Amino acid sequence: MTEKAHDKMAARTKQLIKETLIELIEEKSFEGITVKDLTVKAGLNRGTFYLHYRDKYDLMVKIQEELLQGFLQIVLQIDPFDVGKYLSKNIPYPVIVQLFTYLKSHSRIIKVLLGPKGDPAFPKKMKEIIKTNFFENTIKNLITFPEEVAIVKEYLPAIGTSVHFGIIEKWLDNDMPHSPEEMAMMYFNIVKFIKVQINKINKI
Amino acid sequence: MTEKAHDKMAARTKQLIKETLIELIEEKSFEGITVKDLTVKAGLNRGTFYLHYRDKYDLMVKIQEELLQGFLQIVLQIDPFDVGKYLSKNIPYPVIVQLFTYLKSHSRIIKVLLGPKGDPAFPKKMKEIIKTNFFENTIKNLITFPEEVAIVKEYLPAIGTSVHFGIIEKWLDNDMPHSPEEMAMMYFNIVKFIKVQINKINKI
DNA sequence: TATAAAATGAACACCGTGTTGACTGTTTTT
DNA sequence: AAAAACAGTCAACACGGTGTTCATTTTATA
Repeated sequence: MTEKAHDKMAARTKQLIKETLIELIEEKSFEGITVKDLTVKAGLNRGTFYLHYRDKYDLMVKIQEELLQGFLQIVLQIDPFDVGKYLSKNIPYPVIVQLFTYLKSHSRIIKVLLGPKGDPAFPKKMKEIIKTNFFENTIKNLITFPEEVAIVKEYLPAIGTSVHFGIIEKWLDNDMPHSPEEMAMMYFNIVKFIKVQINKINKI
Repeated sequence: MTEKAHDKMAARTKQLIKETLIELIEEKSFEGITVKDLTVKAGLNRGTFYLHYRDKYDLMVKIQEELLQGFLQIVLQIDPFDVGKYLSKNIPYPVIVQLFTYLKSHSRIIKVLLGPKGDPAFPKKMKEIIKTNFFENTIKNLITFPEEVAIVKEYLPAIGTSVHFGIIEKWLDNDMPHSPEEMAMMYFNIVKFIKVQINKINKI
């Protein structure tokens, strides 16, 4: 298979381009980066870039897709039943640990994308995944608000998602001072705390 | 005063430039907009733009500063004492109503700035104002978490800010189906709900 | 109507873009 | 060992937006 050798060569170049972009984006904003900058830093010919990507936006899209795909794959493993099981056992749910581990291992690029010089579409995409695949399978079923705060119900997914996202964002911002296990436990503690309160309320 | 007349002329042009940017940014991403686009659409000479702004980023900064200044001015009026007072009276706190009214009246540009084609630095700035001037004066004093969830405490400001921000974001996203008064009441209901639960917890 | 500042219009050099075509390098197949 | 196949290189190209300039025209008041 002749192709394979060349594929690997191309794959290495692509990887180099991706990594160089990440390095550059830590220095200046994505918009301030030119294809010229990138190829000079990578030690590649500018033409080589166009062999693999249409433009810098195409490259950015590919990087994000890879990242979000990995994120989604983990989140999809969340099982509402298991959540309850581990919750009662008081040990961190492995999938959530895996989630924080994944975020940590890709923290450089994620921090940049979520940061002030990042891509505003990226947090939106992350939130969307969190909303439809994370929030729905964890906290959502545990919360029932009293009727008198009816409007709140409508805003619950948005609030829930925002909280999930806020925790992740803060953790990354602070350069992940806690381990994925600790984060998973903290997350559970929050869920539990809310659950306990809801139960107390409902009993009265 | 001869100057004043010209100042007004310049002010009108500046306003025109700002409004045209907002219109354009609703069509395509900020980065995709050129000064040429903007001035053509505004019916101005390209040179005129440079008479008032250094480049399009300078224009963007000025627009955001104006917006955040107005937001901050309202948030600064929040008085923790009044919050408690209105909370017990069960009527919406006027400052919070004013806040939602302000957001509504500038919703077009705010939505764009918070959107996927917006400026990632903008939500960060809004959250910062919310955290140091909104959260600190409202919910914060009402929440005391039990010791066993110590780490949670560290994340409380981030979570609180997320809740505030999430509500605002969702409301704007949905094109503000509820009035500022309703939103203020909903906000209070959430605060109350949390407070009630915290009190119950602490009594046990 | 005189005047002072704002807005215009045209020209300018500059720089990054994306594309092209001829080339060089590397790896595997025959 | 030669050649096939494709990655990467290099230089050149037209294109388009940038930011600046300067002379000229328009605008709004005193």
